[in-house]
Amino acid sequence: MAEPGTKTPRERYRGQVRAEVKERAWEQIATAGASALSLNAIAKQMGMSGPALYRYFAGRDELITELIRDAYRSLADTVRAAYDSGADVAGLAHALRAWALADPHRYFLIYGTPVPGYHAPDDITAISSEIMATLLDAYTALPSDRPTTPFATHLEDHRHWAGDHPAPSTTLHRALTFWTRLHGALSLELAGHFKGMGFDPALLFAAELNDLTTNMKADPGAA
Amino acid sequence: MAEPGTKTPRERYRGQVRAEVKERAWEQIATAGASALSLNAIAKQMGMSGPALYRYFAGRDELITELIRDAYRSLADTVRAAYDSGADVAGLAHALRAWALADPHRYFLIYGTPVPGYHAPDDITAISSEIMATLLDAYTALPSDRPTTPFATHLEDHRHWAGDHPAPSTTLHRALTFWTRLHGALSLELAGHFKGMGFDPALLFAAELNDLTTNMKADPGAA
DNA sequence: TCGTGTTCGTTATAAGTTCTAACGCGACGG
DNA sequence: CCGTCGCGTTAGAACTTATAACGAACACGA
Repeated sequence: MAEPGTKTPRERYRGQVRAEVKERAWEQIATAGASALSLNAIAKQMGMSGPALYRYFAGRDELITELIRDAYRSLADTVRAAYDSGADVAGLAHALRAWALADPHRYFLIYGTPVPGYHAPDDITAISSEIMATLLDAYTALPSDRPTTPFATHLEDHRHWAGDHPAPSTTLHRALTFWTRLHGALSLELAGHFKGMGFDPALLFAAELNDLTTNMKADPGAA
Repeated sequence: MAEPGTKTPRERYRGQVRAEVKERAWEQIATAGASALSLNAIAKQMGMSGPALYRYFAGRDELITELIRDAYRSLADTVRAAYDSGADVAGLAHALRAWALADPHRYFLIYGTPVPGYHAPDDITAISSEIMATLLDAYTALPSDRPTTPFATHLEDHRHWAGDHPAPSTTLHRALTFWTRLHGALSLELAGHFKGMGFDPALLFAAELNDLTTNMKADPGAA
């Protein structure tokens, strides 16, 4: 029985093949999209024929799930690394955008059109919580004079997704808003919906980010 | 030669079949997603076998393009109808959300993960402009005391996508922000990313909408 | 009323896909 | 050194999109 650290030659080989399969899969996704991912084509590319890959992945779904997991992991690590090296909320936003622009398909694998039957395993939702936790950490360091909101009071009763993070519910609201707004600007940019409109998507992103990090007061005159 | 109004029996029949095919396609998309759309299955469902559908659609791509066009048309009409019946910006937002919730797959067909090779025909981008024009109309009726933004001045030089709409560039910015923020909240909700978090997505949407319609002043203390 | 020609639906076929099953070779490990 | 486990193969089933060729039904003009 091998210790957890060392692996048997077979395990090493298996790991290498799995890694190469995933690498080819990413290339294929980058050029043809996730829906056109073909196990057959990957096998041929690697010099082996068809069903050999089923020794390494139970099927197309498992491969894609693995890719999604890797994508989440990569995003969580990127965000965390930015935070650990001293980045503030804005720094996190720029890290997110850079990560997304580096490989749009990887972003859409996480935040794109959901597959009807598919349900993410628990460990993937756990990674998602990691990202949220980092965001809450960053927002905790950012002082705010924003007034509390009805939604924030609603979150008071529904904050279990934040784990045991001590951030006040207004911070929860801000983090959630960070997520939805930047995803909105980013996903439309990556999907090409701004193509032909002429303006610079980076400036739109920057404008949204500015709203997210600038302290504002609600106009008392408004209802 | 038939006048433009009346159609030959063959054209009527052709139109009926095309319509039924699209109807079945929508059902199939609603249950299995757009990627699982099968011409063969639709044909069988309609009592005819396989390649018969190629008399009506050049292929899978043309059918999907047609569905995308219909989806855009439906959204543009919905938004326009809301505006014409006196809805303000908030009314438009609620119409948008209701439309999206009524058939999430239809929403994702427009705003979901882009197909790598696919480029939308010009008439589809024209419908997109229609939606934007309606939004600009609604925002024009909404008075604003918001300060101008760097992005708004940038839009000053890139406003050709607004056609000849007389709205000031700050309004262009507000309309664009309406789009990206509501899309952000809506798409994450529809994709199920809020599942298990417990809070009510409608309240998050309402909070974003409130920010989009409430007059605010930037805190002078911020850089 | 009777051709004529367009259009439609069929079957057959090609080239793909995922995935299972059965078989043999080779290497790893006791 | 030898058994067993793992890997890769080919064969095949059940799908898919899409094209080709054939026959029948229908609309339309003479």
